[in-house]
Amino acid sequence: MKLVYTPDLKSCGSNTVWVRFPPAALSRSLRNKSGDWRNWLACLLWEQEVAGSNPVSPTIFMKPKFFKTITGQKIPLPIFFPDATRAVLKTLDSADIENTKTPGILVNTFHLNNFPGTSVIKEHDGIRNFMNWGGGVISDSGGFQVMSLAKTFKTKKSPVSDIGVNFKIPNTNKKILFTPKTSIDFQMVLKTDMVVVLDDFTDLDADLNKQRETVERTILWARECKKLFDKYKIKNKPYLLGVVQGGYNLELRKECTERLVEIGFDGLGYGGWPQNADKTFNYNIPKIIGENCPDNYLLYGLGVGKPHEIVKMVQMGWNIFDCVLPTRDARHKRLYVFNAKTIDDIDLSDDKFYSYYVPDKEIHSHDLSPISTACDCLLCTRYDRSYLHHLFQIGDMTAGRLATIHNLRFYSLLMEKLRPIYGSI
RNA sequence: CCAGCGGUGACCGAACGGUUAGGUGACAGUCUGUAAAACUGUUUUGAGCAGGUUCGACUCCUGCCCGCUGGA
Repeated sequence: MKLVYTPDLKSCGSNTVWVRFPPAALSRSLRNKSGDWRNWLACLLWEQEVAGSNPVSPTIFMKPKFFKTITGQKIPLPIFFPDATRAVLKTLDSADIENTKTPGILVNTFHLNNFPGTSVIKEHDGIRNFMNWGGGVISDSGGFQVMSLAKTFKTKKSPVSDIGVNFKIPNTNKKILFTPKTSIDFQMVLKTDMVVVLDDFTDLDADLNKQRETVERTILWARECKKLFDKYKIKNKPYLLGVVQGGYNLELRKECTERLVEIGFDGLGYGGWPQNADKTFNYNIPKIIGENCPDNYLLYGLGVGKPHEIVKMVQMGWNIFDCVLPTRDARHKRLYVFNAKTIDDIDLSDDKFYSYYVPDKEIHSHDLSPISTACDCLLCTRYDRSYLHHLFQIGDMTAGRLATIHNLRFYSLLMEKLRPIYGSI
């Protein structure tokens, strides 16, 4: 028996078992059987074949799930949207993004509310026209900035209260009060496909009282955001995402999940820091969130993650991701490459399916081979290692652009490989 | 040929009569809802050559070599 990972159904021969990922609920129940549910399913099908029963039972065949944009597009899940925080994917323009087969992007409410502000976006009737971007768009609420900006610039008094957050915008004297209403209203101006509620969080290892405080505030704001969101009576409404907080504490995470579900959203996000203090990824939290929310919910790992982390979370039923890693790493001279020789040979069940490539090492200065043969991006199809080495050495911006294009194609390929869902024919 | 200026680690480049900056490069790391094309380590005790003065010279003096500039 052969398992084929392909998004193209037509390419599957009649003797091939091809497999689709089940929706979250099925994924969860399969996973509970034993370790990797993919292996479990493979074993099941194999046993059926050996026993002489029809191994091509269509029972596990599931309809693919889609992320629907307000413009009517249907993007198959799971998806990874890179971060265009300030309405630009650093070093790229919208045409470049499109060419990497990236289906959508994430923009940031807080940063765009500061610059350029409401009026210009309104004149464009939303962020899509402003950027001339045709794909999907999710707007982050600004909750992360509560943590990374307000809390890292330590002030005597906490900038966060139940009303909202007092920000002093970095490098300016401008001060603003950022509230759930500011966030929702501006996200509606942005006209994105998914609106994220404003949340509050702290370090994962903060004490329980502190964690509980941020959870309470997160729920308070979520309820407020939901109420404000419901007031908008428009035709193509975006998704509304609640964000689960609670640090390491699984009970708190569970409680937060349940109380958010009670309020009612289209999906839930894994908020806070996805890693433990020792930098290892914390899978227990997405597990408990997934187990405690309805099956039809979209599950969004905010700021997740490294390629292997995404693979694991997809297996757990999570289907939306965003992260700065591919774009930032590209500028910082870290490229992601599949270990396979060709795109067809990419095997995500292998734990070490990718590695890093550091382009500015001297060893590459005379290497005439492409960065990766398992990639069809602009960089890999048109230039070789010595040229990229040269571009990074002289510090030319083109190096950042080509590297970013490559890393984005790596992530879009990764998601393509994850997309086929378990089933059988 | 004469005069002036100069010669500092793989490269660039300061200061200083006593414990020699810094940068680049090289090597090894970090980055997870982006104040980051950033940051953190590690890396050669190195002064054109030969002498001299001095307790002590990369620093002051002499000669030679080399380079640049100007003059014959």
